[in-house]
Amino acid sequence: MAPAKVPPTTVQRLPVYLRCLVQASAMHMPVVNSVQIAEMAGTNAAQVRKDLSYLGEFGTRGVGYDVDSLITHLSKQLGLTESRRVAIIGFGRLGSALQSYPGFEERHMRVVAVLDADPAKIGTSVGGVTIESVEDLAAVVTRERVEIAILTVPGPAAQEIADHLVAAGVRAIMNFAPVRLRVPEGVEVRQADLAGELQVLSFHLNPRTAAV
Amino acid sequence: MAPAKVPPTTVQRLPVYLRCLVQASAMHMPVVNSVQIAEMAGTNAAQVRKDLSYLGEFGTRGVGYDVDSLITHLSKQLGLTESRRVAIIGFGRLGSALQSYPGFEERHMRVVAVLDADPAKIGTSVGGVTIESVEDLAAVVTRERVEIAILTVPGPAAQEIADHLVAAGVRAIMNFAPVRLRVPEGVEVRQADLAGELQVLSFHLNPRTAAV
DNA sequence: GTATGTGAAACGATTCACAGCT
DNA sequence: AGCTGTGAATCGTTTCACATAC
Repeated sequence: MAPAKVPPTTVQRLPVYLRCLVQASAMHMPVVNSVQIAEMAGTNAAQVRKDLSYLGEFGTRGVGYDVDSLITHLSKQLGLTESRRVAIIGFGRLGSALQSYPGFEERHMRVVAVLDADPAKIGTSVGGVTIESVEDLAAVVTRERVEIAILTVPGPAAQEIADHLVAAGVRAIMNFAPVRLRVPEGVEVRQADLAGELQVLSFHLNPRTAAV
Repeated sequence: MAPAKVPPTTVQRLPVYLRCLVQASAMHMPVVNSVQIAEMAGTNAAQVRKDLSYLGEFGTRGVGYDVDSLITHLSKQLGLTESRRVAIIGFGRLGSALQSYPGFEERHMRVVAVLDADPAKIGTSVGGVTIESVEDLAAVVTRERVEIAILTVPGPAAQEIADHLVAAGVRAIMNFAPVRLRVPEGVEVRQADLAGELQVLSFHLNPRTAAV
């Protein structure tokens, strides 16, 4: 069986595999092997087999993996059998862009609530959702059964809102503010530091003074 | 000396250290030690010392690190002594949000060009930059001396544009399209898969069927 | 014959613990 | 006395290579 612990590096690749398999399914490929998945996902076949083996034995030796059944298994493992309920906190430009980002709904992330601190925005309706006040955060989280929060607020406000989110029972936060959030055990944070990513690229542009 | 190769994991943490040091400088702390940096950055002191030691010997034993001089060294290593010239390809909601994202300019990333395929957008001016046609990509890259490209175009278009970027001499790409880009050796790609990040969070929400 | 699943080997990253410097 | 810089030990990840199953 499979319910052991899955290495973090493997977990990060699972969404990529899922995306590739959905693509394969759309191309009417009934079965794929580890070489094909690796090709699509940008890794190697051994990696794919190891990763999938952490979840169970889903392949057929001599054949490969049944695309649809592997999609089902991966979706189950990722907790995506039904769409996850997401709240966006901070409806500035980034928050607004994310709310209307089609890639979320496609990949089973449903934005069920949008919150902001600006009284001018509160009450207005955007894409079927009414912007509510961050002051009502706890009530909104409960009412909408929010599972994942996306934080797109200014840096200084991020920690306080994170605290409120945790108190309201949210256990998964994606943080776009360039601030390291302190959260208790059991709460998962993904840090999206866009400027930081660009700075990593910048490092690679620098001529490494390597030569002798 | 320092010009050896820096591990990728270390490179990813350098922007975080830089941000923390800038913060420390703003708080008028002349010197910090590895424990304080670790505290701010969300790691441990040994990690900080190892990471910094890959770049050289910047600390003073018994004292710590001089904040301003370490900022200078890190900025140099990251190639941020002057702002990097960035182009945004794809002026949809995400591209537009990124163009006006204040965190970029603050961290030495200057958006010098915006390109799109939509004739209705081309020629309009946004935040001091005129939107140009993707057809003129090579010319724009040359004229504006673009060093880093941010791709916020629909998935199917991403690879083709990446090819053009590489042909035009761009060697660093941040890709928001959920597609693995194929680029030649020497070109660096950072994949920003926002939906994928949320799916990783979703995995952790799932009750791991661990118990016996 | 073919492709998976997996121990074992190789590699890389993190943590430890202390010598060396101020 | 205090904190850095770094070898050595530990831990985790990736790759290899093959027994196993179809």
